[in-house]
Amino acid sequence: MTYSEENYIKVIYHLSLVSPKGINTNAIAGMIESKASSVTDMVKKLAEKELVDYQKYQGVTLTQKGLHAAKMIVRKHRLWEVFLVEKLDFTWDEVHDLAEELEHIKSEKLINRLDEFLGFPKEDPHGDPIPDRYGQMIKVEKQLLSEVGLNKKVMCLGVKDSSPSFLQYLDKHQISLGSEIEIINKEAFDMSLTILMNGKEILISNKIAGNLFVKVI
Amino acid sequence: MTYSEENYIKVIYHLSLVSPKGINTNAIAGMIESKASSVTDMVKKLAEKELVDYQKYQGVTLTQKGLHAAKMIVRKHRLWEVFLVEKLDFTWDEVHDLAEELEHIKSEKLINRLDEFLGFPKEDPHGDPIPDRYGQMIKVEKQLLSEVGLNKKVMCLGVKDSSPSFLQYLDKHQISLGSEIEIINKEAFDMSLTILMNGKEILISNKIAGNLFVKVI
DNA sequence: AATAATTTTTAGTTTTGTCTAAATTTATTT
DNA sequence: AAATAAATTTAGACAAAACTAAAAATTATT
Repeated sequence: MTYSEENYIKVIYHLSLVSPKGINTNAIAGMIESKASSVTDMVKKLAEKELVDYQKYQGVTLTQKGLHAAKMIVRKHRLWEVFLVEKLDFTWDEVHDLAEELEHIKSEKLINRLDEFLGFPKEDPHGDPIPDRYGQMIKVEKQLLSEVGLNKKVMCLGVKDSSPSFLQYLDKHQISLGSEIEIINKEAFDMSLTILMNGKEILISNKIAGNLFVKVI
Repeated sequence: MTYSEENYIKVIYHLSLVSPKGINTNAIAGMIESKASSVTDMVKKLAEKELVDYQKYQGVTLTQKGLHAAKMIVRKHRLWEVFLVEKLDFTWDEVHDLAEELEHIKSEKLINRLDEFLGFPKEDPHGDPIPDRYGQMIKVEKQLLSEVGLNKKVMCLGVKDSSPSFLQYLDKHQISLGSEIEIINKEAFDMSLTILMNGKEILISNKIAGNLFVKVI
């Protein structure tokens, strides 16, 4: 698989998680930052390699082979992210672009050794699950903070939007994976929340709460 | 710089160390495993980017800019090799091809953090010097074991040929960087050596001795 | 010094992945 | 159901990096 093919497979995989139907050309083009015509070309090639099923005008779905390939790329991406954060002291907003490059390094042995070196982590720094060498991963029942009821205690599990500005916002307010939060007020007007964290009350907007995955504890 | 441009710059650098004159097209083609015509094309592009000086039919030399770029690639290559051997338990004959890929990851910050994480190593697993972030490296006065006189005690510093088969030979005979060796006989007929290492006598051929860098201690 | 051999360059193709613009199919609206 | 809008595909072109084959320049040999 070429660098470019890997990127397409990965994008199709991520889109599949959100909508399990055939993934349409424009959605892929949007994610890859290319044009629909380029996507059509590439999708044909991937179909010939039996990585995707493709019917003209009907979008694509990953084959078993394509799904496994995608998971292995995601595995590499997330393990490298753990390495960068845990061993090289990068912050969680810095690692995505670097991992985009590192995920294309071709060596199963390397990635399995890295996995072992990191102690077989189950999640990356953003709280997303890391597939094991067979593609299996742990699925945590998580919900968005904005959907949790009043007076519930929750633990922070991950982020939905992992843009640097959002991650930096979280860092500034000392919200990280594992943080325990209690919802003590919901403002009906704008759905902003007052939360209690480490004994301190913080006001957060509905937009923030809608990007933070938590589980009730 | 593209992946391919980086490979050319690196090869020109390595050839420059052996012959400090203009590097000829065929020599580059041999190292890159491409054809002379391809080299001419690429060399023109590198000259436009002012990474090399190039006169038709006269070969190329690196500019200051090109030299620095080359050293940064070598720096990355060798630091990744140290990482693979020290942290991920690869053997020294396995790491070259992986490092060939990793050396193209584009991030100064990453490589400087890796350098720090590894404790600012001065040499890679084959005994070759690692340039620092400014391109400076330590030059050790080393000679080939085949050139050392009788009854001298030497320390193993590195290898000339780092092909897997040679490195595996060394592993099998437990010769590694830092090994102390005494030359106790030289056979005039075939120039084979009898050496003393860890109290044991081993017979090694002239070819092996001609690939092993040592310093007299 | 002329010829032969070698090296290097040029010219023209190929492959991969992209693009624009036009054509076609599917979806939506009136 | 016809017309319009949107999405998708096709056709043709381009840039990067490689190739083959032929031409040109350099080096070696007689």
